Amino acid sequence: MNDQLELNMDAYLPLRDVVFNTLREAILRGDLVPGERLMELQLASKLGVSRTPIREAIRMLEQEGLAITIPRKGAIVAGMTEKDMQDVLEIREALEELSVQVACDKITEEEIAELQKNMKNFEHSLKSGDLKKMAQADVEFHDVIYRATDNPKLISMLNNLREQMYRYRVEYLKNPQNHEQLLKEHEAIYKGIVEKDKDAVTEMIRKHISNQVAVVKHMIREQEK
Amino acid sequence: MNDQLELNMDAYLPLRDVVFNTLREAILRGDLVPGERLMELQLASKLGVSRTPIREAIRMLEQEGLAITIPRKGAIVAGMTEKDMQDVLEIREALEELSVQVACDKITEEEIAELQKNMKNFEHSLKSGDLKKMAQADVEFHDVIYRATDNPKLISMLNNLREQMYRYRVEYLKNPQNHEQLLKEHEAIYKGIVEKDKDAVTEMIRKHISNQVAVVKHMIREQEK
DNA sequence: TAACATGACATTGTATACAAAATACTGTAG
DNA sequence: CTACAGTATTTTGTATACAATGTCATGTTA
Repeated sequence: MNDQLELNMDAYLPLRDVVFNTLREAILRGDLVPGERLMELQLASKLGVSRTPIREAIRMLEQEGLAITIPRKGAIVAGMTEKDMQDVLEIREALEELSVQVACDKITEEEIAELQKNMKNFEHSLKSGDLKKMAQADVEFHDVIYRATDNPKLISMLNNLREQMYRYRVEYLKNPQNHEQLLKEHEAIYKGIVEKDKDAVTEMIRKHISNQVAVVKHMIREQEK
Repeated sequence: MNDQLELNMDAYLPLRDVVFNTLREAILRGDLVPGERLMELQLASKLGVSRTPIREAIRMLEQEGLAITIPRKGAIVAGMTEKDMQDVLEIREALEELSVQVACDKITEEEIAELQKNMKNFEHSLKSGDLKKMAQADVEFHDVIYRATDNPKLISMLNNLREQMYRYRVEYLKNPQNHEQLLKEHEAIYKGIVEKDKDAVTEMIRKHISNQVAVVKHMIREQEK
């Protein structure tokens, strides 16, 4: 645990929420690695709070699938097997397809403009070589599509599914060979949405997702060793 | 709160889990109605435990979407607006379609036999007139399909989505006019899966879900008054 | 009467204390 | 050396205590 865990206290939030966000981000960033134990007392002293908010945060992480607790033994950071990843991607594909289809119907002019802006922004970020920036720009591109669905439940599920593989996904961007392909796909998705061509855009998003599968799978296979 | 809340202590489970299950079922059964406050001290004394497990259970309910908590004000049972229901059904349709498609590929002979058995069982339950039995039999029919996907994450998401509308869904069964239609749909889904005809079965499940929409919407509209 | 202070009470937030279980350690018997 | 019993330690589970906040009723003033 090399963690630089530290609480962001600026908000007037219950500690459980602050702890939850802190641990959540630490897990997604990889500061807390799969299998690592989440010990209440340890976390409590490290974060300078009591066990109570820690425990409540763990319950929340548990429901999000980021932690697994075994009664009377404690919680560990959830890891993903290759099978888990396959399962998640299967679901994600279905929901991403749904989201672009709904987006075709509901997207507004402003959102289309934003989508274009974020697409360009992603293109720039690729040139910058800054991985965090790329990942962020990619997220923002897809976020516009999510938001266009006007379905908060769907949005939160897609965000959750995306987060589940966030740890691995960054790797995908590390390889510049993927960049051109990625950009083309974004452009095709954008074009499809503008033209409201559901079939085309569905097909594109399907490719877009499944292109990531092989890479992520490979990484997990490595990790499982 | 007319509740007959009572803990089922037989299992060697942490109290938080027992409380969670108890509250969850009470909400799904409608013993705890949308908007009703979940007060820690009150629940604690009613269930004969301390506030700690209650609080942790509430955190879990929150993540499941069954409760909403406002910091420093407390938690209430989540209700569903018509829009919420539309949103859930939109997602559910996509995932139900996915599940039958995957099931077509992966279902085993044993599961097909079970599916048939549960279909028959559902038919019998309709004749019995026992609503609980019908709902249960219906759930069991669809469960076989879910399980056949061999995707635990998908299964739990579908179960969650189904639960979200469980309160309203029973109403659908109350009207005998719907029974014949329902049975036909089950038969068609069964047939489609046996024949591994993805297109047909996708279309059927789509109808099966959307047939429920109008009724549920109507109920919610009533409730919102 | 309406708006607002004030104080009692209720409820949530957080920390701590104690109990119960799991784990690690130690030493002994075979 | 291994297997195992027994004990100490760690860790989780649960209850409780106290603090902070929110709510509601009462009464006062304009």
